[in-house]
Amino acid sequence: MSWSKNKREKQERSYHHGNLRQALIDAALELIADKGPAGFTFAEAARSAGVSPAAPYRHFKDRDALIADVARLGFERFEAMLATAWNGGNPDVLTALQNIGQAYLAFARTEPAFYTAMFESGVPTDHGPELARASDKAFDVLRQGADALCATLPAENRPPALMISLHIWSLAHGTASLFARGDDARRKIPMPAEDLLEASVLIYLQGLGIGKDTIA
Amino acid sequence: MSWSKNKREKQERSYHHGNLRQALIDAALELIADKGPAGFTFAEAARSAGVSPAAPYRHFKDRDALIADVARLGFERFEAMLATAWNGGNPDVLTALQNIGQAYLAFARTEPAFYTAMFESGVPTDHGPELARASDKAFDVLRQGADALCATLPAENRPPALMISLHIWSLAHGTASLFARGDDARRKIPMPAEDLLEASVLIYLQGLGIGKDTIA
DNA sequence: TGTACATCAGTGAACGCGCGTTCACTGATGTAC
DNA sequence: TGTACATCAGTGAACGCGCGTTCACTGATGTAC
Repeated sequence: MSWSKNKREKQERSYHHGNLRQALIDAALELIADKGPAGFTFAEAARSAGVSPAAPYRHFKDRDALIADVARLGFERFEAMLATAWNGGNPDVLTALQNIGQAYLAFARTEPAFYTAMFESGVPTDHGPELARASDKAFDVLRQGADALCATLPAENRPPALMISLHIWSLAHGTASLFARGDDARRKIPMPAEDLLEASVLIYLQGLGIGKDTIA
Repeated sequence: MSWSKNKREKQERSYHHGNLRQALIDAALELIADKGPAGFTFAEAARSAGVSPAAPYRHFKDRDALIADVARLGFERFEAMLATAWNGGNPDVLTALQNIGQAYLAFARTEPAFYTAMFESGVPTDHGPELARASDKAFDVLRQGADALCATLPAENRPPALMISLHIWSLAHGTASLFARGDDARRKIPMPAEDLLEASVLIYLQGLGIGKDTIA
């Protein structure tokens, strides 16, 4: 979270912090990245932001509310990355779909703290309506990709688009969680996770009857 | 962990507990299941086992050592389940491979605490040589399945068996982590995770050029 | 078979620590007139 | 433009609590002879 330090340097603390909410979120991300979700404490986040331990209560109901907010922001960021990768299905559906997969891995790699907060913090997805909505919106991008893909398939005998989207989600999520995450839990394998996912998606699509050559 | 309570009831505590090590592990699993890995404390595990807070130190160096041991036991159990499912590749390779996938889901579903300790506790896989070995052995079952599968493929143009095993691992792990886990983090979808995985593996295998009909 | 002794697996009291949370408070900021 | 006042976003001291860990100890068990 590079901007957090800048913020902190730029503004030599007066009585009012000015952007404490954001500073606490940045602190939480750093702590989660360092020690996992268990290692994050409200008190240390306050300390790291340079305020008294009571100050965070002006912005978050409690510890869980902060983590849930981090998760929500993570999903929003995630959605933006996936949407950019999808790029409206350009240059073509298959490439765009592969790009979504790569974006999934890139997110897990570059934002391990967000990723952990979103998927492994113990905060259930339905913690609040905002969190649930943010999560849903992110996966709508995948769903959109599956819809577009489905449209290129012959109507008879094609699986439902929902199922295809969940398949790709599972594949990307499994690959990211096991082999691409940017923290200590990443398992070492003798090939880039990116190549692994690309190949598996390719094989999966082939199984659906789609080859690179099918669509020009 | 049904046997833990039986144990506790059967033996009315004397000065020596008799099976404290196991009791602590059971307690850890219950606490993890209830509140996630963060919610587990050494002290509460001791309390739950009915011993003084100093007693656990006779069996585990510290808190992390206990969690690591839980993870190790989890992998051993996991391996046993996968191996049983694989069943030496019987009745046929494709069915046996699907069975491995279903066993993966069944484990995530019935043993969420083990699953969490193994994959999301923050204890790195290389915490100790025993943990690493247990983890490797579990995934050797998958690797074995991929090898057998690969042997049925025409030699030209087939992907390496290692890659195939990692693909299936990713697919099963993603499906399990997102949709089949037995705790609050499970996402609700309008179909059984088991069906979802079976279909995706089927499509993937089709992409490799294997149909149910290919092998009699 | 009985006894002496070593070892093992517990006790329980104590410690320092950092946590989450509360409280009455106060400095800074924004707004109405 | 200046002033009075309401509101906001912090302070800092205090609290009770449970944690991990240590220590000298002791009851129970196993073993040698």
